[in-house]
Amino acid sequence: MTYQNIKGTFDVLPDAARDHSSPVPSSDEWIAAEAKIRAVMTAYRFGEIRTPIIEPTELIARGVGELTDIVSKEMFAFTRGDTNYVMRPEVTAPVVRAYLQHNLGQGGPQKLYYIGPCFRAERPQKGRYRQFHQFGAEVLGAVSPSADVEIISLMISVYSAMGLSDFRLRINSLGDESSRPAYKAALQDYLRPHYEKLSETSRSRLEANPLRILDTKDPGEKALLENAPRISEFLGDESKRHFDDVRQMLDDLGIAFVEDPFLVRGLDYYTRTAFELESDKVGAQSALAGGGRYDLLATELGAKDSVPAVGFAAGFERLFLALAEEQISLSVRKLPDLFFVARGERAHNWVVAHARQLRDRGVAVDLDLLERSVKAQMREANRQAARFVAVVGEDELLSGELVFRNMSTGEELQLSTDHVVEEFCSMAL
RNA sequence: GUGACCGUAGCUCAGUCGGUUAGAGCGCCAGGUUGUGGCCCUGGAGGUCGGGGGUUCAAAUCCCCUCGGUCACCCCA
Repeated sequence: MTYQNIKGTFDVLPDAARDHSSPVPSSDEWIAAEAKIRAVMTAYRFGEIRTPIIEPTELIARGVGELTDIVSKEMFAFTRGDTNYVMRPEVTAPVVRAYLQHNLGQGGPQKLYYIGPCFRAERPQKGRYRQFHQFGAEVLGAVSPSADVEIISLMISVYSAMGLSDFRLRINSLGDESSRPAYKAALQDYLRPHYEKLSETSRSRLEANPLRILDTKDPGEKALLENAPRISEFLGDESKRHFDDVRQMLDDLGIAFVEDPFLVRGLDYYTRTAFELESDKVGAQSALAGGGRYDLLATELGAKDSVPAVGFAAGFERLFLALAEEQISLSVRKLPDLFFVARGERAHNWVVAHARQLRDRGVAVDLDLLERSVKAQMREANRQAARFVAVVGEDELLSGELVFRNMSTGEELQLSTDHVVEEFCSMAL
């Protein structure tokens, strides 16, 4: 073993080369998944944005939040000269950066989607990698609850388009600047008397970021939180109406959801609507996708005017786990239309030239590159499940007739060497 | 970052109490068929037993370290 991929990363191989015992899907499956995602995004009229993999560390630190786990301990960051770079751990902050940088707000609300890798220095486990892959969408410049619903609807549509049904939408409202401070204080007041019962991490969060305590998995803390004040009781009129509207519209669309007053998200920038799509069949990482509204992020990043925005992010690795659980295969295996078997150098030259002509017309043609025996070439054609095989040797070049065998039926037919390209195209395409 | 379990051929795995030449199935290559796939038969290639150190007459096997993998915690996609 010379070198191998870095911990928490993986190679994506074509279906034919893939080790089928590996949990990593083939590139054919990735391509198929991405195509389905793009089709849904396009139908919802979202346009693709591609931002760099590396961003200024400051952008992520400010945008995602210094106190988050992502920024405090999971960034792949480095310095060159006097610039600090980070491998992006998520894409929302970069999208907002691009929106502000290019003044995209001038053109009205922007509907953007992205597909690409992200990086977090966590210990890998099922459904979690150090280089992982996200797709997501953002609506920027729209305050209306319709934008929240547009995003949630889009997200659900993607999973439905995949053929998935075993998931659950959880939603909550985290309030806004007017309601959150009061709720924070109330929660702190409630928890302080129970300080002794709190875990170490929860204790440190009590003052810095008490909302994060809400999503604890600790049974004792969960029980304690049962009687804690609920944020819904603290929502201002506007946030309350916003949340009501979102729920009403989801109902109208027939999108099922459950309210979860303990749903908070680990990133600092969320306000009002927060949601998560979860599956209970993908191991400990049950969150397939998540998102919410983040009306404060743009100003946090230095914008003069606030930019109301809402979005979701989803993990490819978890999507594939869910697909495997529901035994859904996306990949459409592309088989060769024709395998040319060549015998001898003159025949090989003929085959190379005619394979090229066919390929230029979109026919999938393969041929032997190892100067193997006819038998070995036939075996290769069979292995690849080629639809047709034609053997080309001196005899065929002299007679001007080629035999094309249908490999599944065994039927054979003759085509003239002078017109193979046209005739095969009309037959096979 | 913490914990548990696991590293033997390309893949899945066997290998007894430490014992002399490390095996099987699948896959791959070749031949049986001097130019015809799948099935069958025969043969072949392929291993620093993850790496390093130690104990021992002797280590895949025991001990230490290290690297890697898996799952979980934390947290998130």
